Amino acid sequence: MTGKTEKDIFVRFLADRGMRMTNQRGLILDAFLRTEKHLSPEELYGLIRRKDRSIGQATVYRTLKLLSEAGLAREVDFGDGVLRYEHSYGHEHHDHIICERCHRNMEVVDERIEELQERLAKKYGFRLTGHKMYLYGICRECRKKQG
Amino acid sequence: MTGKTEKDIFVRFLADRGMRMTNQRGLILDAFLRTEKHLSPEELYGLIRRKDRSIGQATVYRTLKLLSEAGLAREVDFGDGVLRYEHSYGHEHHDHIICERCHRNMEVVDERIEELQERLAKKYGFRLTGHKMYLYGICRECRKKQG
DNA sequence: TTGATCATGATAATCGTTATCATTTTCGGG
DNA sequence: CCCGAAAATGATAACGATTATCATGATCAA
Repeated sequence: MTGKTEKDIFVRFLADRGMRMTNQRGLILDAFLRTEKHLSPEELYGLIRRKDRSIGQATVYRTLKLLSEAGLAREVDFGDGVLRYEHSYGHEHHDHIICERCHRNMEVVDERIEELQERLAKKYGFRLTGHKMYLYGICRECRKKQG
Repeated sequence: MTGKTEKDIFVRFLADRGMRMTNQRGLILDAFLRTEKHLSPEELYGLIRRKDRSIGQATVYRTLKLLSEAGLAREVDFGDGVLRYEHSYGHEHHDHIICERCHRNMEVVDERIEELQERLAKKYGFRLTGHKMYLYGICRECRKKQG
């Protein structure tokens, strides 16, 4: 048990910026960590609300942004106009494949693609800093159901 | 001069759905085609407004959606909360690389990546129907300027 | 020309997100 | 332990992009 917990990291991150760990931030972090899912601020707000009626949704938005800056969460944009967050600490980079019918989504990685992206960027004179890749398709289950 | 023009295609598309070609739709299509750029509805609205003060922005939004369904335009989502449209007819599929500093963007393709995406989807049981890939980086010019 | 249908423009409404701001909480000295 | 400065909170207003509504105007086929 010598590894830093997410909470440690967050506290440290906050302190470095002259900010404080609070009850609300703790609650939000816990709820976020407890849920292995891509969460929108709205969804997370709903979850936390069940435990603490008094929490404000602005605080959820604010804290998720902070978690993201602290490297504990990562913003995911499925392109439906809703921002989602996923765990980042201890979770490797990955992309997503999304079913257009049932919206099931999976995390995928392909080292060769990552490598080719790097080269592609270089070819156009860019130093690559990141990328977003979303694959859209129909999953096996939905294909079975019909068509 | 036997090839179908974009206008022909649009008229046909509209007719097939019991819709009509109108003055406004024509203006919007023309302005869209004249501009070789990723255009937001707002930008296109601005351009057209210079020629015809009376056009409504709702019409621009509506028409761009239609052009997109007709296969003449393609929606591009750079992830900044603004929808953009690019030419689709006679323009091959491509992805984008975007400079994080100056927002310059280029169209890129890599056949090997496309191929690997296909395989990756299959591996997870998906039939691939499409994808979005955005590479983010710093372009040569911006790197020269500083850092 | 004449309805019937479709399209338009103005505007209100929506939705996710962010800003504002008065109030409350936190925390390090005294 | 208490105080006051600084930071955080929650309620709510504001925002920007987009969509819905709806009365009015244009279009088309007979």
